[in-house]
Amino acid sequence: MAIDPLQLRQVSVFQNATDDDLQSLARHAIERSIEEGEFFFFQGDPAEYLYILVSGRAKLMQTNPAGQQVNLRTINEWQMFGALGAVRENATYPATAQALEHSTALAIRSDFMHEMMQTRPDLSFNLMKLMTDYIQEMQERYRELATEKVERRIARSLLRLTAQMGVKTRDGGIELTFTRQDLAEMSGTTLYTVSRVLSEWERRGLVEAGRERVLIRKPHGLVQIAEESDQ
Amino acid sequence: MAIDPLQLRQVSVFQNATDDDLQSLARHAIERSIEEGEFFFFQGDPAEYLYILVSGRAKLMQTNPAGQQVNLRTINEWQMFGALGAVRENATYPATAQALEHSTALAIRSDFMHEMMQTRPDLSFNLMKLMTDYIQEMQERYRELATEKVERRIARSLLRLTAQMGVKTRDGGIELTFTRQDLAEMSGTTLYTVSRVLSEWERRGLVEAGRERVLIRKPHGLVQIAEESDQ
DNA sequence: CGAACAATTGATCCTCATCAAACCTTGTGG
DNA sequence: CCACAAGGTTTGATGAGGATCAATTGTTCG
Repeated sequence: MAIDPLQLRQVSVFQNATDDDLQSLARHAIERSIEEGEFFFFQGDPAEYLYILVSGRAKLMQTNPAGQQVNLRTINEWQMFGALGAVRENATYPATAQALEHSTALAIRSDFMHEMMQTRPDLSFNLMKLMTDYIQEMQERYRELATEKVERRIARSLLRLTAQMGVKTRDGGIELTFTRQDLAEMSGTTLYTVSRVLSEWERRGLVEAGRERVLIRKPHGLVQIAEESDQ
Repeated sequence: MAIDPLQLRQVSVFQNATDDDLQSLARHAIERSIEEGEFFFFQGDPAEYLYILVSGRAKLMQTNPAGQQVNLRTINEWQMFGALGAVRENATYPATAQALEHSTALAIRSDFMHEMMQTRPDLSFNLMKLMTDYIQEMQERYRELATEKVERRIARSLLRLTAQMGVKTRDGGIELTFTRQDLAEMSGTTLYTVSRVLSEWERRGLVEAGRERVLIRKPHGLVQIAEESDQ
């Protein structure tokens, strides 16, 4: 049932933690299992816990007053999310975390983590590395959204997903699992446009598209679209 | 010429540093003065130094292969920038820092800061707070860019600028200094569209527009535009 | 005064969002 | 095992929102 504490070393923030620390963390963790479509937390909730996804898949998203959504990132196994509460007092989550499939996560009290970091500089540095990575990704995506055309943005989203969660099939393709709507929210467009673009790519033999599924046949072709000069 | 070390306490990251630490930092800092339009560093340069702006004003921006730019943030006095080198080894700056007017900054070696943080958890926490703030702002702006119309984005950019660097005039207006191009790069649009929107707002009495200058007459009107439901 | 640069404004065009309708795919229950 | 419901996907038609281009008009400064 409970998790082997040493498994926690797979979490990048804990990669160089002591066994003792891992065990202490595990003792303080609460296991939460939720179904597809349910939520770990909502934008605006007090950030009392940080989470580590143990199994399943989730997404972080933001909603505007009108209810439109954007996907900020997808969360895979052994990734940490909702960690900003460990940094600032009385913080609220700036985004909503929703399970994409049946998922279970460990919840650790933010103040516990906060205390632990006080005396373990490595922990802080690892968390900062995570943050700087994320900042860089967001800056890039922001620039893309501001300056690049849709087709290219979709190509980039697919490539990012490939790196994060692509599964190689035995015939050399790369399989990804998500809906057109998901991909649209990642690329800042609509599901209609995503559908059209994927159809066009399928015609060109770059990908195969199915229900909640895209199989990438020629990654290089996507790279070309993502990179090619604006002509 | 050189700066009083205790002035460094105005930098949020150093707010609870000891006097000794501030003096040590000041001793290791190099002062760099540059003219309007020149650069502290370029995207892709090795991130060997972090900077603290002592006087003037600068902007952080990203450029895509085609040369189009987006403004990530503007930097005011006593703000730190280019700090990610203190977190990760062999990092390169993910953005370019350009002076908007004659500016001087203190440059501190990234590895010196890195070492200092090892034994001063407060420093790390303060830096992490800065990072989480910035992450939240970028997430918001990303969502805006993805879901909101131009006029509203421009309104929000103006409001953000107001908070960051607005100067109250004696007759109750708020004065901001930048070109249409700057504002366009902040809002993810073109200088033409910015010009049109400002003209329209001027007609409605919300702002007065001049060369490299906008005077906000009715901040509340801008808030309304920024907030009003999508109808 | 003239050059350089910032801003305005009109005309045009193109990319995408939006709306509507039909089509697939998957899972469920009779 | 089939029928049907639900949700995902496709595709066409249409139009709006801005980008782009071009020409002109300020403004500032040497």
